[in-house]
Amino acid sequence: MNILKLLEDKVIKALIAAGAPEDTPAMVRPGTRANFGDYQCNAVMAAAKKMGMNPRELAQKVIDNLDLDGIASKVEIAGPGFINIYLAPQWLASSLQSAVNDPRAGVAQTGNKQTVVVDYSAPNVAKEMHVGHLRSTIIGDSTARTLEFLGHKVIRQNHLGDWGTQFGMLIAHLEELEKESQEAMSMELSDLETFYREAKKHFDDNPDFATRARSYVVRLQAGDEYCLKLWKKLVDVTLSHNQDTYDRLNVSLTADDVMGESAYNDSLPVIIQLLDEKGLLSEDDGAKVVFLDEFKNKDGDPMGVIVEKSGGGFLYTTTDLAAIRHRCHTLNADRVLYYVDARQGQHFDQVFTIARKAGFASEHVSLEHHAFGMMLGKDGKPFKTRAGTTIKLADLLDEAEERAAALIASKSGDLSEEQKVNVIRSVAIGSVKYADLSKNRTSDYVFDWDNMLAFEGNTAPYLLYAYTRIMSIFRKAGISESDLTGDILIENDAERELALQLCRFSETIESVAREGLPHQLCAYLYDISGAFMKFYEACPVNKEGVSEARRNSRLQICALTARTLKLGLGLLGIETVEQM
RNA sequence: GCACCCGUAGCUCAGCUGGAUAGAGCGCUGCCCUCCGGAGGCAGAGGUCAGAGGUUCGAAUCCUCUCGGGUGCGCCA
Repeated sequence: MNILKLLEDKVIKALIAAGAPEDTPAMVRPGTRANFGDYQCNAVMAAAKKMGMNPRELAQKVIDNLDLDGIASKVEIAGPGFINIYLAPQWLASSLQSAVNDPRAGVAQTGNKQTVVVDYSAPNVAKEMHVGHLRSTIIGDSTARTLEFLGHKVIRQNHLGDWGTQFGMLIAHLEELEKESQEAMSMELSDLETFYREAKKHFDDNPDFATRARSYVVRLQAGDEYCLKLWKKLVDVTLSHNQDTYDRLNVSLTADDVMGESAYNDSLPVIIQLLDEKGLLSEDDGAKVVFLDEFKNKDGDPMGVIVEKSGGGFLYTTTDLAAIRHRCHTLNADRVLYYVDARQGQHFDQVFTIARKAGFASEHVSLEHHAFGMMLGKDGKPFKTRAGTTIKLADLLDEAEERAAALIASKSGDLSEEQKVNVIRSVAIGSVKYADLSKNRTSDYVFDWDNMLAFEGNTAPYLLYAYTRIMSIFRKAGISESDLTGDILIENDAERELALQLCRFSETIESVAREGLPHQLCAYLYDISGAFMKFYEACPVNKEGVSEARRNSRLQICALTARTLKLGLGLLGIETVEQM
């Protein structure tokens, strides 16, 4: 159950009954302080202002009309006109009970099922995935999982960078390697970074090679079989590298989700034609351009966006337009989410604007660029290694596993070899992902090995540890999670705080699905874990002298905590372990 | 030149779209295992929310300006 929504509905009814306009926002929030209630309503002050009323008088009228029978034990006016709501213990207990009995921990499926296209990861062919790809990949993946959990139809789209002028150079280089020997070729392809660098060097140093490379681009785009075969080889090798990384990262992308730039190649002329039919197209310096009044160029005139180069050839704006059309018309998307870094902000503004004007996306479709900031070094400058290169994702994960292995060797008790492998992976991958997921995606963030691979405090291992402690309680109790009985008793502050937090799972998930901000889920799971750690200190379960009824109640609270953590971590793409 | 993003504790970050006394983790100082697992808990020190104006019952949050950092601005993607 979404308590926040329930209270908002009740408050809105009361506000309207008290004479407030129908569009008054309910402004219900979790209480900011213990003595301000479990939830507080902040709507009255602003509403009273508009209505020309005394806020405390309006607050009283709202309370008079507020039907929280059985839900709240106390509703009070505070300060200038806050309404503080205290949930009734019995109601809280019964809400908790229904969540305990629900495999989904109280999160209902959506009543408004949408088709949501999530565009994320988008690595490039013939390039190794590096740390810069992490954010798009795991934030997009987490949002996709969250939307799916709520019952939406999610279509993942990996907009692979598999097309463009650089492919002439890459194909020509591959051709030479192939002529040299099979071994030389497979060796160089095992490290795509080297392959790309060598190709570029070749292109810059050798004019004959450069000429051939240029001719290959033309041939490739015209559908030449020989060039396509070499191109396909590069795509396949890259996809196989990437899939290893996705599997290792526990990212849900598969080969089926790949919808690269090349897939839109044939529809690009159609896009141009449609733009022309809509009267959006102009010629400028031989290029085909869409002028937009919404954007100004350097001279203050409407900005032109080139969709076809002079002499032919399309640009990534054209491809993105084709992608939008496909997503809206063929995939029937209600929402399209783009997990692409913030530097593309203006590009997407333009693409979305053109797509609306051209009718590629109807007004009912929500096009959302879920931008994220750049990865910076400790010096605050764009992140690079000392050698000026980026860090490969695979290397980061190797380092994470080494550190996790060392930690487990020093801290863990008797685990089987198989368990150790699982724990190392879970801790290492979880830490890396959590370090990134727990930050608000909208701002730039600083990459630092030690922060990213920390295992204490607000990190994945803290959440995993809380989970293993619960598992340990159940092992000790000799009871399975499915074998719980009795009423839930909420008897002290630690229990109450944990209970209240557990009831907020639903509102958190729905917010993440709406905003595409998984860091809210991280913060929530951290709160749950913290509340559980306090509960753990204050509320023994298996100890001598704990009554049967109390023990049964606490076991149920433990069970729901464990389930919430497992589900929540699952939505972040982090796997729990039974022991660590 | 124009446009967008950012500036919160020594460091890394939250702050739920304008709410009450700005919160965490790391680091620092002290405590707490005759144990449901110390990868933990409790307490403490640490803030002019870059700065200055403004809007109003109320501003870290909205507006203007200044300073500092990042990014993007027609034939790459």
